[in-house]
Amino acid sequence: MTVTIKDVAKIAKVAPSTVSRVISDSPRISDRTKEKVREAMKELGYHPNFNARSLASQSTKTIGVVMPNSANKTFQNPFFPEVIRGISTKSHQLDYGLYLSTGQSDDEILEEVQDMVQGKRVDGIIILYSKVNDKVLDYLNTQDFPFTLIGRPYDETHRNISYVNNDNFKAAKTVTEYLLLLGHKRIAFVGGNLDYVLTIDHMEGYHRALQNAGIEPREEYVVFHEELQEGGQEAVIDLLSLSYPPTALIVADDIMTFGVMRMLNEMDVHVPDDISIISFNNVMISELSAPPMTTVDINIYSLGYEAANLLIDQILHTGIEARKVIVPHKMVKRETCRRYSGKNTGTAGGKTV
Amino acid sequence: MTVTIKDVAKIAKVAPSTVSRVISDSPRISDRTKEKVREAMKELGYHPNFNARSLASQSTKTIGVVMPNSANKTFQNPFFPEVIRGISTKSHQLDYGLYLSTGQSDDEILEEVQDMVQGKRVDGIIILYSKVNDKVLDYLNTQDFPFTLIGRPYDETHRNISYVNNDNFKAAKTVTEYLLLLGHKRIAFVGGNLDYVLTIDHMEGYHRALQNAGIEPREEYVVFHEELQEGGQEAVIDLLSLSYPPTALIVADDIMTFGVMRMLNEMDVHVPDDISIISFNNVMISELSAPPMTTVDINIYSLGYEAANLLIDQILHTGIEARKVIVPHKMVKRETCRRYSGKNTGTAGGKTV
DNA sequence: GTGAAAGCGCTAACAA
DNA sequence: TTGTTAGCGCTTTCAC
Repeated sequence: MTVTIKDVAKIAKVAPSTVSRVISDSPRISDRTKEKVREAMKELGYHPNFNARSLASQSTKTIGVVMPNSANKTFQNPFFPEVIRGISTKSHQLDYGLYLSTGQSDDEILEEVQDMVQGKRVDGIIILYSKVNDKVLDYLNTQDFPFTLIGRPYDETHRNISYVNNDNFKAAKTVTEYLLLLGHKRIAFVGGNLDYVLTIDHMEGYHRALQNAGIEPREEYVVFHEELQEGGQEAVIDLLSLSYPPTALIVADDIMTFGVMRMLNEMDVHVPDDISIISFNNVMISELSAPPMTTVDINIYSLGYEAANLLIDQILHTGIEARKVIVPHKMVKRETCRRYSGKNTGTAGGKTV
Repeated sequence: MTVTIKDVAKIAKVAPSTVSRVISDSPRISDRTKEKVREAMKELGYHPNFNARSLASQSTKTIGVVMPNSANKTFQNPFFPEVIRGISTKSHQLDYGLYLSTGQSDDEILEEVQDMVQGKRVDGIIILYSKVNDKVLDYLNTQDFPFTLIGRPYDETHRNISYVNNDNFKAAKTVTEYLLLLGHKRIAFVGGNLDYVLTIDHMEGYHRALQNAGIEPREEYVVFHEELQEGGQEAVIDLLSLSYPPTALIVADDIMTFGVMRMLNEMDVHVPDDISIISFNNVMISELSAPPMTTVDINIYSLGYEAANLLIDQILHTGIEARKVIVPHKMVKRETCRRYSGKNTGTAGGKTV
């Protein structure tokens, strides 16, 4: 039933090993035999068996992709299809397949990763998020197994980890400076989950810019929310309830910004007239908000592409030193930021018209 | 270096086969030996090798997930993470892993699928889209290999295909009827790619409702666009340029609706005052449009969950007859539809206040 | 340039 | 209840 290398060998009147060599296009086989063997393969409809190959060659030609736990709403962020598109492209070019984690909780994911590694199910792993005190990272770090992080390792004891990241600190700093230059003084920061290194970097960039401008950061202007949309909405409530509500918002994620704008709209606070907003990512739909949002394009696709690149490099040349890649970001000015008019003082919802 | 079954066997003083049986928790092994073997496994840090298992048992415990080609913008639809979440959940429950297609073009994908099947890389396949004249489907249909479609096979010569779908015809019909009842007569249909079976079903539902209401469908009111956001925007231009522009829009996809609303906004046409919109899917961000959109919740998660369910059933019981599952949909009324006021006649952009 | 044969690490049929 | 053994289908030394 299944056509094997032996069947092909028989038809082509060569040894199985020869067929194997033809499959890998070994240079030590004459063109004539190659021809003969290839014909036999076609005739029989031969297809190499993946598992047999992997077992014998100790290499699976597949990359494990670790998503954040799927219970989390984060999972539904259009960020992920886009990184995966980047990973896919590079992987496909080099004939690697993708194996996806399916865990719903962090523990499940850790278990899966252990299975991938120890069970030799994949040749390397890409982690699509970067958390503080991540068990998966800790585990991988003890394993001498190729992996790449999207984001950066938080803990510097994690030496020699290859990763792809944006300069999130700088991006947040620039964005804050931009708002400052627009005349805003009351700038709030709506961050994501504090477990993410990204959030920390954003916040530090924000703080630095304020410091440089001689503005004392106010604690009430910094809020963190786990969930994407709801988080955005709750943040707005918190912020608008302050006696000195902010005139500008830095939001960690475009999807969150949708939530923010939705809630602002409900409160009859106009963007950008009453409040300016700038956020991060520039996912596909970002340009479709009303008004279209100003955001930082972090080049999600490249993040994935480069990660695959780094990883495969590691797989191919074991013992290579860990490399880091910083993918450039770029502010995309659209219509949610405007110069501070000074009209909105003290109360939320004071329309500027 | 690698710990194998034999090492465990030696330590536990049993035969390798016994260890194998303990791994699969065979009932024919005494509890005492199991205990002994498990201890040895722990002591040595044993982990079963996946490829060896797969090769010997002719089963990989993994499901191939075929995405639409990643060059397409469709890929970025939050629909996909959500179906995958559904698939993940069920798969994980039954200890199946996920292998993802990475192709950028239809041909690449076909090739990948052939590799998955013939190379025995996966035990079954889930196709996440359903197109007219899909080569992947044709191929799979000749292979007697377990697979499940999300959507429905277009061609009825495709007998005995297991699939999970919504009643898209009915959904589109209901939605049209709803608008009709709201007093709209000039209802346009903004469909997706006509290659998708979904688009066809939507359109037929739309037509049927119009027919039943005794309204002659106008050709100009039916437009199709490939791309998600741009498509939505172009559709609006086409439609608003008509001498009798529609007063209501049925849009095939929430993301497209974002594009539609964006453009409408630019044209200063107000939703729902000037024009009503209803769309399909209810992805996470749908509630975050301004105004929040009325849409049909198609239960994306269940689509994935049930697909995995059907597929694994097929894998486990070969020769089982193909089953079909229709996942119920539900209209989610939000704020983009309103009773036709009669005020908007002839020209686009006539505001109703 | 090609063949023979040993294994990769596991499962499963057959014995015992 | 457990052990023996023959594969699963391929790669890869080692000969020639």
